[in-house]
Amino acid sequence: MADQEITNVELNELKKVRREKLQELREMGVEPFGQRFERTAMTGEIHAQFDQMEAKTVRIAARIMSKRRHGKAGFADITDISGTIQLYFRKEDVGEERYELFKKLDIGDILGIEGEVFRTQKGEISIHVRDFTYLSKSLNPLPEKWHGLKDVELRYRQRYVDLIVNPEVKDVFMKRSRFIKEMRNYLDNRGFLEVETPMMQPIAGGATARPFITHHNALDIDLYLRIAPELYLKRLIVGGLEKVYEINRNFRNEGISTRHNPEFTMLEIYQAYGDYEVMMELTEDLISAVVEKVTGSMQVEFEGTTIDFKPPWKRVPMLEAIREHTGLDFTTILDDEAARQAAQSVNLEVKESTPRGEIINEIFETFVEEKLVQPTFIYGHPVEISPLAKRNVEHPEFTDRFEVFIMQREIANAFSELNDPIDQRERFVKQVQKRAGGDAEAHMMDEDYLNALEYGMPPAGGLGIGIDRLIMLVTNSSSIRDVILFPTLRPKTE
RNA sequence: GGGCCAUUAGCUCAAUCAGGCAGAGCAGCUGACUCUUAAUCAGAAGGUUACAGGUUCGAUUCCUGUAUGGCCCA
Repeated sequence: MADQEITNVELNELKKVRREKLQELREMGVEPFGQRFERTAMTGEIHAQFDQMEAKTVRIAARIMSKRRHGKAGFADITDISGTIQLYFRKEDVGEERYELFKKLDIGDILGIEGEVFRTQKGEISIHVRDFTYLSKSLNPLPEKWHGLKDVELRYRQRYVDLIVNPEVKDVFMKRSRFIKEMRNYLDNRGFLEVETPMMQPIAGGATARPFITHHNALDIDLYLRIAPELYLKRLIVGGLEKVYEINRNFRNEGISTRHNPEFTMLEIYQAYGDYEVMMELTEDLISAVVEKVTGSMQVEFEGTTIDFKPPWKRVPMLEAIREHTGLDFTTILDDEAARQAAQSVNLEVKESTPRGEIINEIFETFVEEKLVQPTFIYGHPVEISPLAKRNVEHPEFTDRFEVFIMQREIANAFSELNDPIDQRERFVKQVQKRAGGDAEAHMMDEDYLNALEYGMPPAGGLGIGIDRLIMLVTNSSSIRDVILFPTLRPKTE
């Protein structure tokens, strides 16, 4: 098999040399792919607790990242998940045979090490190696030690290499993990129940987006990958679970950009007997608390701007934000025709059939979003673009809904949940008409969801937070691909 | 979907403007060196210039198409 592979695969010089070394190791009776190795220390621990560990014998396991040879002695830097430490090899100490093995070591090889902790004459905390064993021979050469791997395509396609050679990448994903863990902690501590609802849904509801379609063979039905868990989570509110959340993937069949990946992670939260104002307080408290816990501060640097997450956040009605940034006052622009003229006055093209509520939204997206830098609640969205939100009591053409914007990005979306099944049916009907008119993103009719509402859903506040975008902010990442381990790419065809 | 840009050694980059032998650093190889740390020194090697065409005496360079990626726009 191995021989066949070597003849079949075109190997460059570097790979050939490594395979030859592998062969030589076996001829020397050394197994290049070792067994489990019991560690007694981590590299980070040795640095942190040097005073207690000096002169003690430790066993560590790690990957060689660089190597410096000096005749009958030499150094190597090795990295485990906790950090990097220098190894010191001396022919006198490890013996002729082991020293020959040391000379053969390649950058990328994974070793089990036994030796004493000490400090070199130049002051570097190191391990004086007494013995070592091969845990894995590396057959592919790693990218350059100084510049790392820069080619973004390779970094995303071969994230494993990116993680090996670019330490800051590891930091981003460790921070991401801590962030999500702290969100769970926060919610669990407040009595929310984490649940899992279908990823494969017969009706893709809960958001305005195109779904992916897949097929179940045994049932012989098409299923959609979910675009949101919303309608299932609210069925659980009907069922009396009262406070639920789900943190998981959504799938939307749309373009890819620095802010969009086809699969992305959302946190959705529902609280019975609450409303959107309760959700506002939850949003700013949850996000600011978790940001502080993970970064140590409520102020975060992002692309040269300091974002201040400290509550309370600004709360601005959507119409007021529009008036501030465009001069248009929609409290006096009351019908579709007047709204179209208002759009024209700011050089925004809208279709003849576009209703006032959608025009308000388009004006907001075009002229206001880009102005919102610090965390800001924008509330009071038109009912036309909010088919699952409860109407405002005084202004029924608007809803009790808000979105959070930070650094021109939509980070969260929430509302008082519509629990009137008759109004909900009418909203669905309007959406279905839009679908029939060619809008592939409009909502589908969901009879079972209406059936659930007809049993009675308590008033509730619901909230969705885009986790990837939030992680971008706290890790100062300019592309969503930098916070997703394996972002969607077109497969490379040979 | 549209516009702009990129693709050169395993990696990071030159050479492209104005067509004329494709270079360097790191990594690797050979040798020297027992406290180096981007180790140092000496030597030899490493290329389908993304792919397919075209123009030309001659193409990494100019033109067309394709692929992948990036940025911006929708």
